[in-house]
Formats: sequence, structure tokens, C-alpha cells
Amino acid sequence: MKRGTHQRNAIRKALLNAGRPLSVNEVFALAQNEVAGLGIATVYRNLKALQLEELIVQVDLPGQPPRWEKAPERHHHHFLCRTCDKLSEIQDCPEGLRHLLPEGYTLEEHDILLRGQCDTCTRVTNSYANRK
Amino acid sequence: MKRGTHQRNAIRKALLNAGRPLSVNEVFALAQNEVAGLGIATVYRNLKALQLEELIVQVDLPGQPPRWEKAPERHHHHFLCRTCDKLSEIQDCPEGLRHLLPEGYTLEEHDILLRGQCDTCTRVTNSYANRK
DNA sequence: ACGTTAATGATAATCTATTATCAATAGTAG
DNA sequence: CTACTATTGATAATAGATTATCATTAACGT
Repeated sequence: MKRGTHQRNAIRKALLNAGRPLSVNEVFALAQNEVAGLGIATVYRNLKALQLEELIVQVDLPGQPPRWEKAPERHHHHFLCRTCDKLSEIQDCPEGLRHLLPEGYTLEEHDILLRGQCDTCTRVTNSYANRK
Repeated sequence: MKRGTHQRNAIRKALLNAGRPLSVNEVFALAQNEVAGLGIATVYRNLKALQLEELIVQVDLPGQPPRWEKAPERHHHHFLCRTCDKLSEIQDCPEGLRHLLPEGYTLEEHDILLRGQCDTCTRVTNSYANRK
């Protein structure tokens, strides 16, 4: 039977509370704050398990290892900060993507990744720029 | 001094004629039709070289190794066929992505990947569906 | 509290993609 | 044509991410 361990709870909690997709190492670091001595293999194992239980989903990015987020309630996309490398959620979704398709093509899904600087990093950049 | 070899020419030709981004193995296969005995290391070497010369660019996809395409003249996106795994170019680009951003965020770039079935694979699927 | 066994931690092994090595080959300047 | 050396092909090595192994630990039904 499935057991409720501190490790599993810490990993699940990290993902449910983060509010954004986390990398394996982000999950590892956060869960270690709860469970000293946590091993990275346990993180990988529980990520797979939580995915099977459909509590979390894998988020694939171009040119990067996947991140993990709480199973989303609605369709959404992501924003990647080029400075702090944090991924955040974007609620809205552009319209009319189907019209971009060539004749005869069938559209089933779409991935959109916006990239730039998050609010925090934008603020820091601006404060540097404003110095004389 | 830089030399013009059959291998380099075959690799360049494959990419310039393809009209769509190619994986390393696609380049390898196409160039082998021109140059028997071509080695995979030569493909990797020349992809890097052509990238440095800015004749080709790397195309990163979520959850896949990169592909390579002729250095594009205009901004564009891609369509990935879930059936034949071929990547093709999409000319247009949705408007108003900036409006999707939360307050304080700075948008610099965006990646869009449409997924579904290309015209060829859509046709095949439909012809199966139409059989009694 | 006990016994069973799922889960864990440490780390070796694996996997896939890419790069390094090096002897042999083949462009090309003269 | 010759000499020089960039380039190649075969493959060993590397890199990074993930999975397997296995002895030990700790849930939890009884």
C-alpha cells in the first residue's frame, strides 16, 4: 500500500505552494528545507509518482530540462525570465492561432513561451539604468 | 585557410534546400545521399561552423534535441507534425502578445510551436476514417 | 509494540546527445 | 605536381539528466 512519507509530503507541498513550475533542483532545494538529508533520487521518484497520480504535470521548455507544476485547472502558457530563470504562469492565450496554419493542416495543440524579464528583474535593471 | 569539401557542400545544400528545419539525423541522411561514407561527426562539426558563419540557426523545441534551419529572413514560428515529426515553418505571428504579460514584466522574445498534423498526414488520417 | 515491506539515500549505471582524439585523406597555394 | 595542413571518419570520451541497485529506514495494519 502507498505510504505517506515526510519526503513525499515536502515535495508535493513545494510544488503546490510554488505557484509556478519548478525545476527538479528547485523542488530538491525547497523540499530539503523541510526534510534534512533528502536525496535527489527521491525527488525524481516522487515527481514521476505525482505525475501518475495526475497531481502534477511536466512542463517542457525549448533547450532546457523539464520543469514541474501543479496539474493546471485551465489552459495557460508561461513566461521565462532571462535573468533569474524563473518560469511563471501566463493566464491568457492569443486568439486565432488556427488561422496561422497552412491549408490542409490540423491544429491540435500549441506551446507559447514568452521570454524577457519578470517584474523583479525589470525593476532591478531599471534602477541600474537610472543611476548617473 | 577554409576549404570547400564535398561534405560541407552536401550538408549546406541539405539545409538550404530543405525549406524546413532539419534534425541532425535528417541532415546526416540527406547529405549521405551526396557523399557516401559521410561521418556523423562531420555533420556536427559543419553545423557548428555554418552557425558561426550565420548561414544557419539552431531551432530549440520543447523536449527534443535541436534542429537546424537556413538563417531566416523574417521572424517566424514552427509547426510540428505529431505523426511524421517533421517541423515546418509558419509565416504569420499573432498580435498583442505583450498584453498577455503581467504588470511590470518586460517582453523580449517569444516562441510559438503549433502542433498537430501536417497536410500529408491529415489526408492519410482522413482517408482511414472514411473507410467503412 | 511488532512485523512486513514500501520508501529512502547514496551512488553506480544508463541513456542520449555531442565533442574530442588521431591517423588518414584530400583541398589548394605555389 | 608537391607539400602543407585543414578536414574527415571512426570511435572513444564526455556531459548532463535520469534511472537502477541495494542495504537501511520507517510507515502503518494488526
